[in-house]
Amino acid sequence: MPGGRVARVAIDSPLPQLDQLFDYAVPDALAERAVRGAAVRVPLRSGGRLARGWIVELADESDFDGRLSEIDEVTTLVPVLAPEVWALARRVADRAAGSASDVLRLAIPSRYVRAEKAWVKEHPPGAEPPAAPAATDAPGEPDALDRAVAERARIALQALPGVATLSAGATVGRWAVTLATAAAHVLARGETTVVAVPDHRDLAQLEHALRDVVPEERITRVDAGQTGAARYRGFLDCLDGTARVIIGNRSAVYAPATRLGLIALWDDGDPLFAEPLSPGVHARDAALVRQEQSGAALVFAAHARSTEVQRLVGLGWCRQVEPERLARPHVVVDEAGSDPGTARIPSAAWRAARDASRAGPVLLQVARPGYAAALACARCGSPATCAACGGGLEQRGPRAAPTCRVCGTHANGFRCAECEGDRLRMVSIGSERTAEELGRAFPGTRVIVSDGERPLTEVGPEPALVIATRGAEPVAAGGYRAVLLLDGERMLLREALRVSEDCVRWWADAAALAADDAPVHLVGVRGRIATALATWQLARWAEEELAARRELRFPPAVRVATVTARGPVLERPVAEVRALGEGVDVLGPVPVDDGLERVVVRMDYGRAQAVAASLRASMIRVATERRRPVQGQPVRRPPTLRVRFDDQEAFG
DNA sequence: AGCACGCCGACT
DNA sequence: GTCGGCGTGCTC
Repeated sequence: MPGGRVARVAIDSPLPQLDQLFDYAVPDALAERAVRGAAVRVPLRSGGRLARGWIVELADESDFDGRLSEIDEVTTLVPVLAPEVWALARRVADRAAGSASDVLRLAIPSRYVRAEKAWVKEHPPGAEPPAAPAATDAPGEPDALDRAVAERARIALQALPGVATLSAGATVGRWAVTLATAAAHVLARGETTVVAVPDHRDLAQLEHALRDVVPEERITRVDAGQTGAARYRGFLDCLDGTARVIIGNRSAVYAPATRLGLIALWDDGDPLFAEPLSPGVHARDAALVRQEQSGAALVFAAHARSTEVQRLVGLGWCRQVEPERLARPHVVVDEAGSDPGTARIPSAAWRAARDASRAGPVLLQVARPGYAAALACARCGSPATCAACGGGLEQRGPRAAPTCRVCGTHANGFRCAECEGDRLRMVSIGSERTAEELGRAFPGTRVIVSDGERPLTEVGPEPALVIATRGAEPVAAGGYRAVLLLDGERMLLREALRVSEDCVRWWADAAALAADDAPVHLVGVRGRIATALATWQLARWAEEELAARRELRFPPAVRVATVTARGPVLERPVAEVRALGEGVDVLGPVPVDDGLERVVVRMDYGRAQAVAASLRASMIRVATERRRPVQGQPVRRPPTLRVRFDDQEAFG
């Protein structure tokens, strides 16, 4: 009988009280297939009810006093939960006061039986693992980055701005070539690389760049952008080492890579790396844990340094690496004109755009999609509101009548509630309106719009005005001949802790799309933030930003956790967290919707483990203790305690 | 979550 | 005497 007779099973359930290993007896009939890592179905609390789970380990005996139930069924032909992925999920969940099985849901894609059967046929058990393949092209002499990766360092990489043209003719950001080359060097040592990028457009660039230096069959995508079967197949390829360069979105950091040599994140400041699903672990944090557990190298590559990575640099936890060839975009800081109606684009920028648009594509970055998302009284400037419901008015197209954003009522015959003025002015100009304006000003030049809803990945080298909302800028063949960063002032107005950090990232990423020597105009923004971009001192800027947050005890200078529940339920968990003493403080509670209240717990990093453990214990207690009926209401709603660590929205 | 167990009020 | 109400507690 191979292995032991007891299987320790992690149950697939979000309930905190079930987030532990349960022992089951392995019946003789399943002994061969009940291997460590297999997915199983097991009875949970008396017959009939079956839960999904994974065998985490096999043992000869159990510590459990009662009688063990038997595993009902083994549902996979191959072990899908690698031991190191389990260790990662456990640790990452503990750090966030969450369930390991919630993390495993990101790590293990849903099963496709046909894909699995086909895969097993091609990879019979016991077969030799695939030999380390050679790189397509010699990856070239190792540079500073490759040497640091070979030393298994943790690296904050200042990416080289600009674009590169690949052998197949495609244009990608230079960052993609840098990371692809690093992966090729890791591959040449017979090791695996995992690269996580924010979105599918970045993924396309990276995949293109990789194909120049790595055999195609070694590149494996693990993102959700493909069919479920293809995704599952890619996942299986990771498990047995067929995959050597694994690329994907934020979940790729959980891919079951064998012989992991490098884990890399491109542009870690992008909010898409923040996992919305519970327990909401940021891919950067998961990557850090994985680095620690695996001993692989870790690279955070970006143009704009995030405050989180800068904190790690400050601690000496990450080493800074700069490109051997130093380059920076030519950023010009333009004052916006004084007349807000006509001088949205100041004359210097206007001239630059006009001249450049004769030679090739020009990028104009704007804050918003659509036409005019907000209107104001032309006389007194107060926001225009709907006479019927008081909602804000918008204009959806050049000829469209103003309508209410809330109720859709057409606001014919507008009359200002403040001053009785009857004329409207656009205050929030979107990409469509900008396109219209510029189309008139540059007759005969093609105008292309790329926004969040319909983002373009690439535009050609032909003259064109490319109007893109921030974050949706296409890559231009050969690079943009000029880049105009409009609406900066408006972007900075947003009320959030990370606005300026986000703005610097949006601007830097757009500026990095310019051709070498092409001008980048930052319009209407002055002060330190403009200087930081113009001098491309983005790490120093992050350091200053971090220092300001340290002063205020804001993240990432400290860790934060939001705790949400009905007021009375909140009391004891908060008291217990407060009792942890020094280095932990609690803000609030403040009422949020639905009769719930929320506190923000702030803690020094050294206390985070204790806080997470305390909050986790509270979650279990609240979930299992007797549910008290709500006073006056017969409704029996289970009391809940929601805990979220490192919530990006904790400080607005 | 779900479901069994258990300890008090009206039924054949 | 028991049937079943829902409050309580556990899940290998």
